Amino acid sequence: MEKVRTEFVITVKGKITKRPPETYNEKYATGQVEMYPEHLEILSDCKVLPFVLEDENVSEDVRLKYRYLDLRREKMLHNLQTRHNICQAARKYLNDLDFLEVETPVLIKTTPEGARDYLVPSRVQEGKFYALPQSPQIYKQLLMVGGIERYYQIAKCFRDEDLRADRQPEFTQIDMEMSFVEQQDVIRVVEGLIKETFKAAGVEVQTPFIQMPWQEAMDKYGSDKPDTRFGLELFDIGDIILQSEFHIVRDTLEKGGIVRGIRIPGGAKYSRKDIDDITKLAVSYGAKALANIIYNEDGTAKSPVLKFVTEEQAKQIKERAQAQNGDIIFFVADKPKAVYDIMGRLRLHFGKSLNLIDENKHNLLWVVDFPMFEWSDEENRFMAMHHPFTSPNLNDLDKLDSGDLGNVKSIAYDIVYNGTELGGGSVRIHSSVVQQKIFKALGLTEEEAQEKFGFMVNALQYGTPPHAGLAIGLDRMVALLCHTESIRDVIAFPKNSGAKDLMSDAPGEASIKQLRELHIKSTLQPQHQH
RNA sequence: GGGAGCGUAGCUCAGAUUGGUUAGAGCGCAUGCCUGUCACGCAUGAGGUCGCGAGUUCGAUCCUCGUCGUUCCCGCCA
Repeated sequence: MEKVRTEFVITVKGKITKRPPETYNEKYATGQVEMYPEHLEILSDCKVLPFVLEDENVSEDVRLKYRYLDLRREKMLHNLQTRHNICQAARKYLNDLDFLEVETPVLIKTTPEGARDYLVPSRVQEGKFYALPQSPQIYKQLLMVGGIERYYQIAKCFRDEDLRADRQPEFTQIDMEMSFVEQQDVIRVVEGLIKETFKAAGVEVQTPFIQMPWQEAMDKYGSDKPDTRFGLELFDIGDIILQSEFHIVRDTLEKGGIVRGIRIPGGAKYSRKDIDDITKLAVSYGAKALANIIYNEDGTAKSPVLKFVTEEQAKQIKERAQAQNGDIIFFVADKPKAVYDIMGRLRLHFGKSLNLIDENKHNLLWVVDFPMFEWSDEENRFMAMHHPFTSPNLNDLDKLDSGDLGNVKSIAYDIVYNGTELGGGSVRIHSSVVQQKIFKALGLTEEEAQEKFGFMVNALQYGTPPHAGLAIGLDRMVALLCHTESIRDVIAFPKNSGAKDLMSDAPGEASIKQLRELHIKSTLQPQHQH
């Protein structure tokens, strides 16, 4: 008996008896009984643990190295249990709606567009490579062509990009697709799915959810995943500035820029240093400058900007901002994308730092009417905002033909939960002609499109039902519902931020023999090779 | 690719005003005592390349540079 230590695995036989009432321990379910052991057997002993399991405050690299011990903690078990409950609820809900769970391949062909692919060298096909899927996108659409009608899969996806607390190189999506449906059909089904999965995690939500056009989300919140748990909505003062002598901002506006402001209640009390710090923050978000107007308690306005705007215009701005005496407003003028980004982040900063976020809220909303394309300065071309198989809004087909790509809307929709994108989807292109147009708009020649996506375009020519779908980021959803910042806390064996598995030490070296079989030769300098 | 933080005992951390001779605490661990205790208590004890390398200095856990590890963020993530 005295040999038994922490985390030993034992069997004990004996009589269980009621304890004297004064010795009850209410902390444990078994606190009113005890056993007098008659026979004890040690099935496994246990070395001294590298950390105390009850210690909440162990650094993550230690936890990850001994993940099998970390998983013994109550919280980790709870997280995995919640994940299981959510998956089971999703399966039940979708099964009941006659969705078919189908597995799609993990060794597929590399595709341009999107994230960097994980590559797998082929031994049999010399010099060729598979890619791991970034999502089952193409295959689920081919299932629709194949007449499956309703598909889902809890699918592993792989993207070889840098990691974050909410991004792992391999992650899981609840992926689904339906034939003969439109956007509102998918939205209705997914709202039910969200309701059921949230319920499985103990959160009740009301359907339907608000549907907010992308433009409204950007205008009010500076984000395509607005956190509506707090106000501080942005406002437009472009028309007022245009009447003023504020030439720098007017020039920006006349070149297609925009100006947006945010009102901070009670901000008139900010010191010069406070405002400097906020300005620095805005600059770190990419702002060239951050203007402010203080509305004093006595009703006067104070701002360097007053050199350029009249008293009347300052008053108009105050009205537009719905500012009270004692408030401060900040505003930024730049290209739309920059302004949205800066102001959106600033809004989140204030929401957090001013404690405006009610953590008990569960705000779910749809963002709809996304732009189809997004200009990439880096690639010097338009890129698909969602993905290349997203259907453009049929009213915008003429813009597609005339090359007015910046104004083409797509039939895409994102589901947003408390300022986090939970998932997204779209109505897909079911016409090979439209699909070709999109490839062309994305800068792919007909030959390239044929080489990369030929099988897809071909398939679309054989009687493709209209179809639409969506995928939910399972890890992110579970993490939010488990109230944890990092999706690593809801994945049994995650990678660290360097994409390494600290437990197994993957990725590891490959032997010369393995490389030779795969027809692979490293480009690393010899001293870096194994 | 870039920025920021951290790295001291098995774990979590402290370590001065400007660098000084013997680097501490709690938990854990070991041994003993106690035994209605149950996150027991008491006593004693073991446990340190202060991440690594170089530099500055009479002297570096402390300062400088580099490097490695780790976390967060930006870029990137259709």
